[in-house]
Amino acid sequence: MKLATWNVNSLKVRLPQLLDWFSVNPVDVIGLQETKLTDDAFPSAELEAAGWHWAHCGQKTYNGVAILSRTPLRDVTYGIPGFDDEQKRVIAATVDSAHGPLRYLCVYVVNGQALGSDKYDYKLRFLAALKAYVAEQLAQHPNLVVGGDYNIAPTPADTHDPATWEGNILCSEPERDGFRALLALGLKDAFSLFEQPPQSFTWWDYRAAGFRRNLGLRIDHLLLSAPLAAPCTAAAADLRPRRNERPSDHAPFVAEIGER
DNA sequence: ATGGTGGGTTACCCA
Repeated sequence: MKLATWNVNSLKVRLPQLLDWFSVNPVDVIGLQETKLTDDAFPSAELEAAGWHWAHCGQKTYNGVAILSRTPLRDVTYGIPGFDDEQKRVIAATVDSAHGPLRYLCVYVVNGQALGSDKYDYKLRFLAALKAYVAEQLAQHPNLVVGGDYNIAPTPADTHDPATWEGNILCSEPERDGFRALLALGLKDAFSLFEQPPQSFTWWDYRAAGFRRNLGLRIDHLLLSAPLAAPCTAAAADLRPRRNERPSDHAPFVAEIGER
């Protein structure tokens, strides 16, 4: 079973690339971020024709998250319960898997713009609310994956140039504390389960030929509960879609979970 | 050299 996450930066633009990618990397469940579509504009017909079940928490222009699954989704939850937020950044659903019911919590964490900004304050409040939500979900769902664009590079090694990034947005200690707080609940960063090549990233700025020069950050993550981390056999970004014409600025990240 | 590109929309936007 393959679990994935991908910030598509407009599902309208990226739908053909998404469908193409599924043919070369057949994932079973994927969380999408930045669909930038209202629910009525979601490409349900195209996805259903390709065999996907789906749930979408849409918003015009900004944000928007979705979960696609080869098997039906149930118990869909929109947003973080109890966290009042007009921005559509969280969706969760349960699917059946070889390991039993699997809960996928898809998140598009706030970018935060700059330390000290209102958006940064919102980011830290969002992370605190997410931690409480994940703790509650973990208690209910042994097989939990929290996947998405976290807009956090967890360590200096997750940046192409620590001298540029350390202490700045996406790399500040309060943000990293928020990320580590999720791990402290009992989740494992799938990436960290394996020896990984240096300079492994998931996002590259469109500007300054960032991808060609591998000037990236590792900010997209799949966090796995222990019952999913134990049978996990591989985890890596798939850089192929980042080489497309008109690519997303993010690559998909994929974890393979062994069947039992 | 503190820029640039690329989504979105037509907003001193958001990444």
